[in-house]
Amino acid sequence: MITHDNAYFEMKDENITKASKALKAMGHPLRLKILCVIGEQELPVMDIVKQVGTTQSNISQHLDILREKDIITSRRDGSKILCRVRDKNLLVLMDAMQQTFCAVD
Amino acid sequence: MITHDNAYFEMKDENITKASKALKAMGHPLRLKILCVIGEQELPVMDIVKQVGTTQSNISQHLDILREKDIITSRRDGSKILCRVRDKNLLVLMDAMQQTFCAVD
DNA sequence: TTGATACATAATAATATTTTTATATAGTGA
DNA sequence: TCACTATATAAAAATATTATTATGTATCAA
Repeated sequence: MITHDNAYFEMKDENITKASKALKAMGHPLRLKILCVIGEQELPVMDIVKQVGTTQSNISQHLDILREKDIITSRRDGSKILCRVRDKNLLVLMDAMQQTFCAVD
Repeated sequence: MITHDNAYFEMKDENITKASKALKAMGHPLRLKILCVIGEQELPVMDIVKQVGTTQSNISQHLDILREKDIITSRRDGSKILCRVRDKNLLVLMDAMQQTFCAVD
């Protein structure tokens, strides 16, 4: 449940650090698009490449960044690497972003 | 109401751009801390400087960035400039972040 | 074992961000 | 006006990020 009754947001510096790293990782148009494309699925890298639309190398490097920051995980399945968003909470966050930035108003 | 029944997140490129800019703006530890410190309040720059803890110049430049990206607004009140978070939705987003990154589990 | 597909890595050049230091401007009260 | 407080701006150095190009490695199927 999301509640908020303080005037300010209490966050320990440690959490500020964690959160800002995650936001930074999501704060790049290609990486955000990657996350949107993956959503709740588990997708091979090449599918991501095709849907996002840049070079395979570029996607691979951005996936690395998302992995380093613990935003996504991946596992090998045969010749493919399947990627998915690590944390259900991040999907919630993305929902909130959709509400915020894709407002229908 | 937040709902999510697609496997992926549909976001127009235009919204991806907007959202990633906002995330990028929030994705710096000092700027995120600034936002947490402000919260729902309206705070003079010097209060922010004191609570965040870096130079006045540095804060001023980060505030500029937050203003440029439409994350905060500010108005003059006598000799002070009062800052606040522009959009209620952003506070919701910050709540979601708090849930995500400050999990009590 | 060869060739094809899927993905990763390295190096580098271009560009952007961040912090610092110094200085400028605006308001306020004496 | 003067000194003081609050805030902004400029310039430069340090550092980080990004895209590109080329190449490397793993898997698979024939």
